[in-house]
Order: sequence, then C-alpha cells, then structure tokens
Amino acid sequence: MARIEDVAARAGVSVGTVSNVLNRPQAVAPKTRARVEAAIAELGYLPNESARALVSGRSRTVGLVVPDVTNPFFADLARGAEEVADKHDVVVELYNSADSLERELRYLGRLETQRVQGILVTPVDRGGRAVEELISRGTPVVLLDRGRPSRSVCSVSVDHLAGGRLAGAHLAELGHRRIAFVGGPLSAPQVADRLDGARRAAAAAGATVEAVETPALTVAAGRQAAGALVARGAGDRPSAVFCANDLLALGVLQTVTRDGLRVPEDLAIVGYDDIEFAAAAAVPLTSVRQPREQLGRVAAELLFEEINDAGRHGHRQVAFQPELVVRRS
Amino acid sequence: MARIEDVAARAGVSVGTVSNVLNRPQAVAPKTRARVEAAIAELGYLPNESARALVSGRSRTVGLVVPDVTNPFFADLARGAEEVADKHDVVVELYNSADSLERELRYLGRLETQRVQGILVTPVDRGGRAVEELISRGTPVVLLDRGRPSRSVCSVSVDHLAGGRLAGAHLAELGHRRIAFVGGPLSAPQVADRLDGARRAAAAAGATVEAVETPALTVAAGRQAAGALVARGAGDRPSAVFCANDLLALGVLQTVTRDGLRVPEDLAIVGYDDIEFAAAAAVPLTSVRQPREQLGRVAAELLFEEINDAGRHGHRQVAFQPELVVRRS
DNA sequence: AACGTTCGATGTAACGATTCAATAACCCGG
DNA sequence: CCGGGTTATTGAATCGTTACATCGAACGTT
Repeated sequence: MARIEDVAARAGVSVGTVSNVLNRPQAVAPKTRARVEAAIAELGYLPNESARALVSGRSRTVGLVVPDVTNPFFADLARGAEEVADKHDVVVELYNSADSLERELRYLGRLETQRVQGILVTPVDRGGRAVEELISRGTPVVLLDRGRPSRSVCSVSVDHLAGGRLAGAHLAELGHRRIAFVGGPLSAPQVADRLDGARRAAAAAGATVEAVETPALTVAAGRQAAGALVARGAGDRPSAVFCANDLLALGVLQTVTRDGLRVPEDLAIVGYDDIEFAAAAAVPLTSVRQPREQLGRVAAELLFEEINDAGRHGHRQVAFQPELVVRRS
Repeated sequence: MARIEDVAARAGVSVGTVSNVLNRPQAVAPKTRARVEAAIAELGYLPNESARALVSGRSRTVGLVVPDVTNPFFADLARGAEEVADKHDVVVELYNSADSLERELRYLGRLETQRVQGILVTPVDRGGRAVEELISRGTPVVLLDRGRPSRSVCSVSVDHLAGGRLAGAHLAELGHRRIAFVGGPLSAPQVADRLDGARRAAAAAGATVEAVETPALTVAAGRQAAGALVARGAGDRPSAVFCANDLLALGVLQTVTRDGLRVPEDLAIVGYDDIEFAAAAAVPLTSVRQPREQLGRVAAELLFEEINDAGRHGHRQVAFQPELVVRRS
C-alpha cells in the first residue's frame, strides 16, 4: 500500500509538500498541487489515519455509546449527533452497550485508547465511576439522557418528571383511578423519574400508581409484564398503564389484545418516546414525545464546544420538556 | 497522559518489558509483571491505539456499514456480527449510510484510512466500484444481503427469489388474483428479486403482480404508497399487497386502516424480515422471516476466515432460505 | 542592478507503541 | 564453583504522518 513517500517520489516533491496538499492545499502552488494530486490518484494513495492520529494526538472521531441500537429512539438520537459531527468533519463511531455494564466499559475503554476527541454516552450504571475516570483523564464527555445535576460534566436530558406528570395527569383526567406503571429497572433515574412524575400528578387527582418493575425496556419485557397484569383478573386490575417507553407499551398492547382486552376501553395505555412505530401500532399509541434528534444534535454541539473551547468551558445541563401526543390508546 | 515510557520508568524496567506484559504476559517473570501492573494502575496508563495500529499495520477493528440502523433488521444483524468479533478480540464499528451513496463512500473511505482489519457492508449501490476498489487494495470485505454471484468476494445473503415466491404463493393460495408489490428502489437487487419471486409464484397460480415502486424501505414510504392505493377506489384496487420489508408493511397497514379498509378482509398484507414489531402490529403481520442474527454471525465468520487465512481463502457465497411466518394480515 | 519581501518547497524531529536481535540473569548438574 | 542452556530483559529500529524552522527563487521597487 502506497505511503506518502511514494507519492512524493512520484510527483518529484518532498513529503512535506504532499502533506501540505493534503492538509492546506491553498499553501501550495497550483502546478505542484496538480502534480501531487495526479500522483495520489495514480497510486491510489490513502493517508494512514493511525499515523495522523499519532502525531496530532487525537483522532478525527467521537464515540457514541447507547444502551440499545435497536430502540429507534437511540437511532434517531444518533442521527442528530452525526449531523453536527459532520459539520466538524468528524465521524461518529456508534457502539451498542446492550444495557451491559461490561460492554459499556469495554467500549469506553476502547474509545479512550483510540484517543477519540470526545464521547457521548448514555451510561447503563447511571454515570458511575467509569465516566468519572474518563473525565478526570481528560476526555470530554457529554451524558445523554442522564440529567444528573453534576457540575462536572455536560449533559442533555429530558425532564422525565414532567413527562411522567403529563402521562399521569392525562390518565387521571380520563377518569382512571388505578394506574399501573410498567418499567425498569427502577434504579435507572430516567425510569424512576417518570414513575415519580406520574405518581405526583395522579395523587393530585386522587388516583394511585402502582409500579410493575421490568428488567429492561424492551418489547419482550412489556409482554411479560402484561401477562402478569392480565392474569390478575378483571376486578383486581388497574384500568390504565403508563409504560416507561414505547417498546414496553407495544409489548403490553400486543399481549393484552391477544388476551381479549380492548384498548383503551378495558385498559388504557400511554407510552414514552413517541417512536415512529407508536403511531403505527395496533391501537395508535398515546405517548410522551421526546425531541429525539434534537437531543442528539444539542449533545454533540455541547461536546464540540468543550472540545474546541478547551479549558474555559462551563459545563451545562440542558433539559428539554417532553410533550404529550394523544392518540387512541 | 502517561506513556509507556513513564510506566517503564516507574516500574524500573524497560519499555520493551512493559510492552511484553501488555501483549504476552506469560513471557515476563511474575514478579516483574506485578511491578509493571502496579505502575500501570498507579499511572492510569492506557496504551495509545494509534501507535499500536501504526506499528502493527492494522487496527483491532472491523467496520460494519448498514443502510439503516433504525431498521431493527440491521440492528439484529449487527448483534450477530459483534458476537463473533468479540471472540476475535476485535470491536465492530457501526456506521449508518442512511441509504446515501455519499455517506457510504465517506465511511468506507474512513474505514480504509483507519486500516481496519475488514469490512462488512450492505452497499447502497449494489456493490459497485467503491467496493471493488476496496478489495483490490487489499481490505477484506464481506457483502451483506447482496448476493451477487461474484467470485471475487464473500457474501452472505438470503434467497430473496424464494422469499418472494413464498409470499406470492401464499397470497395466491388465499385466492388473491390481483396483488401489488410495494417496494423500491427496484434497482436494488434484493428488492427486485422479491418482486420477481412473487411474480413467478403468482403467475403459476394465475395471479398477477403489479409493482408500486417506492423511494425507500421505510414506514413513511409505505404510508405514501398506501395512500396512492387507497385513492384508487375499491374496484380498481388489488386485494393484497406484498411489501419488500416490514417497515413498509407497517406504513401501509397504518394508512389503509386509517382510511377505513379492513385487513386482511379488504386488503391482505405480507411483509418481509419479520422484525419484532411485525408481531406487535395493529394486525399481526404475516411476514417472510430472514435469519437476522445468523446472517451477521456467518458474515463475520467469513470475514475473519479471510483475515486470518490471508492468501489462500476461497471466497464463498452463503445463501440462507427465508421462511414464511403466517399471522393475521 | 541590488535589495527586501513574499511565497513555495524542503528536511527532519517528533508522536507512542511493537518487534526482535542481542545481552544479561538465572538455574542446575558435575 | 564453574559452565551450558534456558529464560528474562533490554535497546534501538521502525511504522507513516505532521509541524516547523529553514532555505531558495522570483518579483517589484528604487
């Protein structure tokens, strides 16, 4: 494979000049530039990114670690982040921690050894030690969807307390007095906040919210939780469920309708995220919408601000307000 | 940030020894190793992957470029690939070309400048010149879901002709005589094959298949195509549609039911891929299932075979058989 | 024609690891 | 206690770039 030296030889110039046409074309005379470009084309030369990164001390990359690429919410978020990374001529490497701490650590470690410019991450363990260490060693990090009030790191999140409130108030207003919350693990703050918000809004309207904890936020977990709910029998069952995300809601919807319940007559359902499938579901899903792509965009913007503004940069915690999208469930 | 030299100094050994404990721990005496490991921990040392890659000539990475991360089909495929990459102690970098040739080229180029060990790719332009050049310059490539009979490259695919046949035969058997195929662009061979297969099976049963081409395989495109279908009026409408993937089918389903058609009574629908949402749809979707994760696994295995077995490695084209999953649509 | 400027091109020292041949330390039997 | 054979460690060369100080040519002005 051709090296910069081969190109230089072929074009009859020095390697420095080749490097210049690659990195500051305006600094080299048009004729020489043309000659060098021809040599590059003839040789099929491609610069070695490792060597580049080695001398400049940083790669032209940022990392994005999400807990579930399968969840369209994160896919949309990734798109938003890519959009702004493009403007900075940086590529986004996407990694799927699949809700596994071990995988998350592996990927974060890998990203750090690659000396990426920065990392966007939704930590599975609520942003624990691993992230602290990353930051303390100097890698810029922006937390996604983990709105801890920490001053030591930028974060972008949605006010899930408000989101929960929206859902709780909506259901209470519809006359529901017994509401179930399906979601988990409750140790995840975004999940706990949604529950909390719903509880408060429901309490204010004289309704109660019972938590049904799930191991994950997936369709399968939703099916399982719904199974337990259905098994209880009509008398002993809440009349509405608020699901911590749309994937769960879809699972619940699927199972309860299969078991003969009507939605929303026998059981009302409210989801969260408002992914594209929510509107296309068996019963179009009422859901709490998060500004998905915007979340990704803003997170990336904060990251690049920190990367470029280096030392003097105040960490900011940006919180978005969710919005209730009422459909038929 | 600590370098290997700092670690060596702190542990009182040479850099070569530190490198050894990192790469072949069994070759260094237990006592020295312990000392070095302590120094590494104290300094929070992390090797610089760029430097590593530079001297070894290859990074510990493979690339995976898919046309749509949002499509759960590809997410599952990625999971399969990661699983086998893990075993080789290699990480999978995931990139979303979003069906854009320009983005695909950018990512492939980037991967090549990073000197990745190999690339798994579902090319948007049916594996044209870009991929040929990649291969000719020596990067191992495995094509995903692009089963061209080319002997010059490994590929993993599903027999979409058979898949189309499955769908066409199923609908014809149900008595449908006018079937629409919704999907596109038809220039994509996987899409064209599905249409072809459906046509043949339908023709054998005396039915006809009319193609409704869409610009992409998304929910939105499905909605749009369905709109056109609905607008035609009951008399002039096919009684069944076969969609090139489940995303389209979901879009079609959503629009036609919104417009008052019953599925499957007024319009039967068959999807393709059998993603998780298919079963959870308004009307549980009949779909042609592809072995998604297995596809990813086998592709990765072929790639590593080529990477490790270097010169002598016969390119193979693996084709899987799809399977019809009958549900209610 | 001489001189000061500018603009373009050059050469080389890093960057941070790995590799490998050479050397040193060690172990054990005689 | 010495020598022969291992086993451990060392040190320098190397990977492919970029950055930067330096050098040279060309040009316009007086």
